[in-house]
Amino acid sequence: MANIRDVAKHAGVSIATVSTALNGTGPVSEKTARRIWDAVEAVGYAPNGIARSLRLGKTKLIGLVVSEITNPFFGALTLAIEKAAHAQGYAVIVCNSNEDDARELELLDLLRVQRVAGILVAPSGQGDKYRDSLARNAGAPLITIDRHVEGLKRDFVGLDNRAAGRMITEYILRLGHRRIAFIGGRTGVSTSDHRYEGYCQALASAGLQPDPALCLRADFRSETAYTVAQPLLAMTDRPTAIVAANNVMALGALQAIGDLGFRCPQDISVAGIDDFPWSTALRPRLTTVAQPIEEIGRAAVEMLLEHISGEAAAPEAAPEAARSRIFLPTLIARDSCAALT
Amino acid sequence: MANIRDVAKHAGVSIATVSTALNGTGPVSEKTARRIWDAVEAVGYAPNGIARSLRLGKTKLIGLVVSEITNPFFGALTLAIEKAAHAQGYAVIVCNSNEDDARELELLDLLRVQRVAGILVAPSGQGDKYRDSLARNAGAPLITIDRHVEGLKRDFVGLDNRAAGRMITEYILRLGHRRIAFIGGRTGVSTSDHRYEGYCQALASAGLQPDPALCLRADFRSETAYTVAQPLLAMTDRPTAIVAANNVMALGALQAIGDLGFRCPQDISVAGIDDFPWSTALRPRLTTVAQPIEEIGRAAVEMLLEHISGEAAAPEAAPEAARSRIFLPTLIARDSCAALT
DNA sequence: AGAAATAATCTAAACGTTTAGATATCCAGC
DNA sequence: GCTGGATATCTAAACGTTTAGATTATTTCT
Repeated sequence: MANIRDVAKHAGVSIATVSTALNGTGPVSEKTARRIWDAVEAVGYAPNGIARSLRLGKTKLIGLVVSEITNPFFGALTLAIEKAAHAQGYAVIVCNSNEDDARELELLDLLRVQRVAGILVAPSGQGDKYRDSLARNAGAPLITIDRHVEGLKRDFVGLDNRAAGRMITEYILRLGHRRIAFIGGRTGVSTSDHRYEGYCQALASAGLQPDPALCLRADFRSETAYTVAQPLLAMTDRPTAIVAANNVMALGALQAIGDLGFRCPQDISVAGIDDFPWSTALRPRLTTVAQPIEEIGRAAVEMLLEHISGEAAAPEAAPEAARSRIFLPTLIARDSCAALT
Repeated sequence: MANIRDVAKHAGVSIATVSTALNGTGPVSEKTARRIWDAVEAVGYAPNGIARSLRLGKTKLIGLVVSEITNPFFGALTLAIEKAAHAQGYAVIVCNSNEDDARELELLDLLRVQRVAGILVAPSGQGDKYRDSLARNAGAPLITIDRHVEGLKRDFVGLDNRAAGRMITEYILRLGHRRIAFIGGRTGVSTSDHRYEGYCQALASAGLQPDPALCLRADFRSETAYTVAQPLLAMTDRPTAIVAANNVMALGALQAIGDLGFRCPQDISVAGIDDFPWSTALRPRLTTVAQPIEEIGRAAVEMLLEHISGEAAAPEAAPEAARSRIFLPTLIARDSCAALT
């Protein structure tokens, strides 16, 4: 593949001149410039980003680690991030940790070797050891998205998950429900924990206690939610509504309801958190609280680029300066929750 | 960030020795090796992939261009590809062309600048000009996935889409339907065109002609399918079944059916192509033909790596040697298609 | 003990850029 | 015809690796 030397030779100038001409980083006479561009065309030159990165000491790559890219939420988030990054001339290396913290740390190593300019990660681990590994990851600025890890001094962009849990639960309470089940994700993951807290807060405001028998845990996946929902539905005093801590778990619950011969929302109401892109196509149309995914993605990239360009203080320098950008969810009432008559 | 020189200094050896020790590419005495590894630990060294790539003249990056990453099919495909690539030590740069061919060519340029080792692309353009731009993309081996572009001498991995269209249509015919509508994607895109051909073949085998009034075009998106399905359902001699050329368009059709007060499958049957990860959670459970996505992703990476390692002939050298790996779909009969009584 | 063979380590160049600083070219003003 | 100041171009070093080939240390054999 042609390099800058070939262009220089073809145009009869030095490589320095080619570089300045192509990057517009200094004065080049009209006619040499033209000769150079012609030469570029003639030899089929495309600059070598690798060499440039080495010389400049920085790449135009952003690493993104999500826990489950087939989840529509992460799909949409990936899209938003990719879009925002490209607008700034950055490409995105997408990695899937599959909810596995060891795998995630491996991926971070990989990104470190690639010398990405910055890293966006939806963390899937927990515990002190894990937090330290995350914090130790030097080299590139790293900010967490979607899931907040307690005590980690890094910037964070995500949703107010307590508000999300509260909003959806309050809505269901307003419909007259009192026995409301909760299907959470993995304990220790902020999205799940905070949504659960919100659920409890809403119950408390209504003078209710969460019933442990109605508070279940799955692992964010549809199949698991399906499995845990079945005994729930087999109870004699089964709940009249189910809140699922994410979108695909709501689908799992919905499936269990159908398979056990119940109807939603007539027999039991279901609500999820995180909207689906095509949620209006489902029957019943799922009632959820939606995240402003596009904005979250944009904000994450924006924040990361501030660190990359050095505008923001490095968190290891000023640990207390770690910032958060928390977005508010919006309730979307559709058909899957009915008023209790 | 620490470099190989720091390690060498710390261990009291030359950088050449560090390199050979770390890569195991030559003999290093037991005790220097230990000193070197200790030094790596001490200075916190991670090799600079950029410098290595420059020296070696090749990267460990694969570029992936999909047309719509939020489509669950592409989400799952991305996952499979990412998995297979990581297993071989490659990272994946994911790009979203948004069904826009100009954007796609830009992205290919970007990947070219990054000097990716190879490129997988689900092409979204058509026409001679487009095909030539794709073919001209030199530098890295490129193979097309999912969508085949006619006349392009590149390897291809994807589904037998004619078989898919045929299978699903034959199934519906077997259920007794005769007025079967087809909602396609963009004309000129092989997945849509071939599925349509399969639909026609199945009709022909049953002695039927495709009715132009029942053959509609959308653009692979749910909303558009919803829009075009509405007039279809308003017809007095409306079809008794709808085949959608992909999964999300099937959902769009389903939504239109619901919104117009019909029931699926009692009033009208619907079938899609491409399965959903959580399709069993939908009501009615969608009847589809499914692709072996995992295998397709694996095969694509495998094929690409053969080109990268030089085992496979470069298509520009032996244009006639362009290979195809075509997978067969499997019919999954669920609840969204009912027998016509 | 000395030569020969082997094992371990080193020096230096190369990959393709960018850029600081040197040099050459041009023109205006005297 | 010079000087001085732009303006345009060039030379050479640097980024952090890998690796061919040279050199040195160690062992083995006679």
